[in-house]
Amino acid sequence: MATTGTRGDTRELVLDAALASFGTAGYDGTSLDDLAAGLGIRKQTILYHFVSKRRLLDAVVDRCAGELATALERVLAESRAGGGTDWERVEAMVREVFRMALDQPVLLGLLREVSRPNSPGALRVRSHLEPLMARARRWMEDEMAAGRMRRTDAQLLLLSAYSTVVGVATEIEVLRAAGVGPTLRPVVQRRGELLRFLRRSLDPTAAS
Amino acid sequence: MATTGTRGDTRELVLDAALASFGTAGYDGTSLDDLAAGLGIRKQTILYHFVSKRRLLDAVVDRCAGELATALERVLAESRAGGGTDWERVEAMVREVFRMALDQPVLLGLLREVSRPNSPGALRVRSHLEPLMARARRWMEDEMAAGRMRRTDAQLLLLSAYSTVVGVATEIEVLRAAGVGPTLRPVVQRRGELLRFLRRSLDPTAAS
DNA sequence: CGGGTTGTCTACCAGATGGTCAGTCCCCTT
DNA sequence: AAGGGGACTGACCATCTGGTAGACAACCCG
Repeated sequence: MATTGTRGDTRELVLDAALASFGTAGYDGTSLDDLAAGLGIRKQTILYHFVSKRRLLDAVVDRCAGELATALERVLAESRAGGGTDWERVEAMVREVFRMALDQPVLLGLLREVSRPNSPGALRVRSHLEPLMARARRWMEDEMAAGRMRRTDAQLLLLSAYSTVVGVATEIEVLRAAGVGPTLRPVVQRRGELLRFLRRSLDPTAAS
Repeated sequence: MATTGTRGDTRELVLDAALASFGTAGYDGTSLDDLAAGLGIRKQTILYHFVSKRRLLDAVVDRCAGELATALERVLAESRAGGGTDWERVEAMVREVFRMALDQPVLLGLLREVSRPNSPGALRVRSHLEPLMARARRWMEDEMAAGRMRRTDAQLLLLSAYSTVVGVATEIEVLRAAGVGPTLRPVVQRRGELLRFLRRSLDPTAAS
């Protein structure tokens, strides 16, 4: 039982620590012993909750993907209630993604780790992202057909946006490595670029 | 002695294999035994040439950085001989970097692996890139002072360009994961974006 | 009270990992 | 022919890895 004091479920604490470690040290660079030691528990406790290291990663990915989906769903609902245009809806969701990334930079670390081919969990994250992507693509194609959105390659556009977000992760790290303090200016700049790019591609009322 | 047939220096073969493995499986995900087995040699041979795994990574980074520096130097010399403008020189170097990245995608994998904070080799790659960056920055600032280049934040511009290149790595991987075949269209597109961005920032004769 | 469940622990294990040591083989020099 | 050094390897080793088995305590419920 040990400390027990923190009633906030060992499970969640392990997930938090695992997210941080996977995101910074990587999957292979994370040892269950170290992870447990950092939490003041024994490795066997982690395995009791998650069966195996691999499943721990899956659980971390699942939770993050769930948070993302929930947040996007909420933003979408709000935007619908507010009666925004298509473009405003897209913009709101982009802003939400960047907000999450800035609030929890570890998410970007995980995404980066897990988006590597041959990485365990790559399939997992893909299975989470694919429905989201497919849904967005269908929606975009409907809007295009209805003339409310400029015609373009939806698939390629989404992937471009996605890789921009992943790119932010590397950029933040590069900046820190270059000695530039943890400023969010380039991140905001990137977001601006992405939004302009999307607007040019999507908004039928935008110029050129 | 084993096969011996390939006289092309075991050292170089090890470096090749290590680059590929570090770039795809990561540093922690690479075992010296597997590396050696893939080459038909024993792990001790690797350690004989490189002393330790850590130093093997350093050697890989050194060689890649050397190749990059050499290639850029060559392009620069050619451009100077050809009497190109500043902007053409910048463009030629950007194209050279993308050419290298397309020729040897493993380079991007390594860069990605090594640009992670806390990664062994992060310092190494930084020590290689810093002089290059500093030199580019000084040159840009001189050109700006002389009015041959539009005034802008050289440091930030360089970092932005750098992270764009790293972003290409993630983008290629993401595309492959998404089932989109290994097409180079988005890469070319990104290069185009980067060049336009640089041109807007640097070329005093460009519009806007 | 008594039995079952849940969470955590101690003890242990087989395999892999990076690394050391003492050679062996071959070629080059003298 | 002698020998010295470079390249390579087999045998080992200490440590760490993810994972298993079993005990112990706390809790819940009848």
